[in-house]
Amino acid sequence: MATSEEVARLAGVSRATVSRVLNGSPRISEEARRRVYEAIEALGYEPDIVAQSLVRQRSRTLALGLFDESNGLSLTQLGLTAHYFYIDMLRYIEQEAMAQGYDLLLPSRPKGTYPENYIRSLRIRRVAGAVMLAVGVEDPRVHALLQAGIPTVFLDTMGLGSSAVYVRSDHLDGARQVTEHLLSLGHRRIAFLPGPAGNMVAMERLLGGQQAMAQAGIAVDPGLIFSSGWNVEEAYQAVCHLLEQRRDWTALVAGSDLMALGALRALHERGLRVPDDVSLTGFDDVVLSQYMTPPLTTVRQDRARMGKEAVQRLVALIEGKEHVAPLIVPTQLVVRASTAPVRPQV
Amino acid sequence: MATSEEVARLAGVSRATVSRVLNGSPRISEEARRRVYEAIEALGYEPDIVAQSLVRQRSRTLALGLFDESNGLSLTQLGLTAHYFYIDMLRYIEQEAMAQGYDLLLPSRPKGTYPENYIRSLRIRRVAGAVMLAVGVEDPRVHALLQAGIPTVFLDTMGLGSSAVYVRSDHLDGARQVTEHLLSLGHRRIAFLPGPAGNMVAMERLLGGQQAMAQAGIAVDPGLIFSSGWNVEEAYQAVCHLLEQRRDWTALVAGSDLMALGALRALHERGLRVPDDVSLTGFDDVVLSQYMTPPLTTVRQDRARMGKEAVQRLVALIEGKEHVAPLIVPTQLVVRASTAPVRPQV
DNA sequence: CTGAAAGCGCTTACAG
DNA sequence: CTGAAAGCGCTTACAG
Repeated sequence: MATSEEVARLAGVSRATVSRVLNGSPRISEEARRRVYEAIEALGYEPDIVAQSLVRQRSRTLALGLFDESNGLSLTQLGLTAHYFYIDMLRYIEQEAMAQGYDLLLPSRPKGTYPENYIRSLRIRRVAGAVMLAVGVEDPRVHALLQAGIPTVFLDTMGLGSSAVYVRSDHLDGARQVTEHLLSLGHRRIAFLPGPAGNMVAMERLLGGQQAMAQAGIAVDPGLIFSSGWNVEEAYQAVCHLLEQRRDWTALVAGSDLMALGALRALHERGLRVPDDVSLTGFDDVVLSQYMTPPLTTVRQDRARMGKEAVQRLVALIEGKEHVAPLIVPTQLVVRASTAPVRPQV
Repeated sequence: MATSEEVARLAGVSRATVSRVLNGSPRISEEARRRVYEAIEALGYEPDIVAQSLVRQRSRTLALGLFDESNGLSLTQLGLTAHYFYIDMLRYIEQEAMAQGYDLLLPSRPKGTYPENYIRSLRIRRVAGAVMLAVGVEDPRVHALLQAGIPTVFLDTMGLGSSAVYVRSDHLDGARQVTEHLLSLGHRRIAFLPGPAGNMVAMERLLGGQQAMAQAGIAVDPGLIFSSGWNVEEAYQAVCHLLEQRRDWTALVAGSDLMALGALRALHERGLRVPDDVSLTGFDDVVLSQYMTPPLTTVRQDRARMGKEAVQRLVALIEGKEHVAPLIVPTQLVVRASTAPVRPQV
């Protein structure tokens, strides 16, 4: 690997000049610029990123913090069905990071006491900022990041501070839309499986459903609200449980597409047909939802916009911009074949 | 952030001594060691990783190269159904990388001519090595990495050199197992949908099936071999196509679980029931396969072992070990409900 | 066993 | 406009 020293020598200038040319310094003679570029070309030179990071006191690297650390490593959780939605968002984060010239880093897990060491691990790597995806508000990193003043963008989590913003979907409105859709099909006795109890996102998705029901003058039956983890398995079991207790409902609003998949299996096992006997809806619009049998009616989250805007906001924070505003991204109902008009009472 | 300078001052020693203590140098007095550790503790010191990387001429970072660059960025492809299998393997790669104290890096995409710039981008970041997952042999990075002598481990791709090894599944044997299973159920007219034409892995999976058939004294009908991309959609279409032409087969061996999902949909649309009318098998054993309707008979790849051994081998290469051997990991048949004895001829 | 010094490859005031 | 020098925070021969 050539160094700036060699480039300077070949171009007949100093290392300072080479550096200035590369960093777009204003006062450089055309002659010098030309010679430097020729030398760079001839030597195939590219500045050492590590050396740059050291002297600039900051790398062009964004730390990726995915999911709750308490539940294990980042990528580890990517494989959990509970997180399928985020797999797809990562691509947009990567895309925009690349566009802005930032590397993405999964820092080796720090040992020892948690929040302090996490911050320190980012500091000693000189990361420019952090993208936190689907970490719970109670995750110790949230507070630590806000406190440390490390530029951070939170996805879904509502972290906010002088150096942090969030980007999230309008979960409530999405839930309202899908519930209104069911109401318009004549469903009145609707069961809800919004997600984990106490989880903010699950709560909003439930609330949206309740609002739609209220607007139609219908009260949600508390006995038809079940909570479970975000994954297939727990949703499956929750629906099995529900089915053992009651069958007097005609539609089920699941908190995610993968939960709907679990529900689908439970319904299927009991000989209930979707949408003939029960209408079923999901949330997220993961790729798979159109390959379920039947294809799933769901709510699309605009991952592309979320990922892109998240990185753009993070870069703004890194560059010291003020008043970087959080963003709520609209959601959209996607009607497929898992919902149908309620059957006339027999 | 405290520096080694401050630690040295507080401990009353030189920076050299601080460094030696931290790097486990043999000849250090107990007294010095103790004082240094006290100072480290008091200041919450941890060495600057960037500075270390610069002076050591190598970072503790592994570059992650996922999938074919020609088709876009890395994480971008993670969301493609064709790659669902790898999502799960990443976790084991991460796990072992962390265990060995390495960060994982997704380098910002280099612009310009391809193979040279890719190598350069790794060099200027001083990455210690590279994990290449599911890149095609024709991917320009493969040859460039081998040539450049950067420690590399290839997953699936059979890259091999003085500084590179590979780890892959025994695809052939897996395909043989699953085909033998179908044969033992009485199936004789078996259709194969192994994957993309010309793809090495797809070829092995087909070959395994053919071998099993041959051993049973049955020739594979060339008209029952169809190729398609690894994703749900293309598999779906290939099977639609197949169904339009012929229905004289009783089992379908798909090249992956997601392809089986596409097949399932095609079969379902034509009113064919699995496994009553057609037995169907997949490959990979992704999480979802047990949630398909019916749960899928498939071949399990040992991702845990693959990911772990891959990183261990890479670290061995980085540390200059010689004779690091490639690894073929055994595969295993997993029987679920999508296969059944062939129905007596009507 | 330990310190002073050099050096990793850059950038950036400071002069001129 | 441009160069010499200092410095980013470490590590590692070289002496002693």
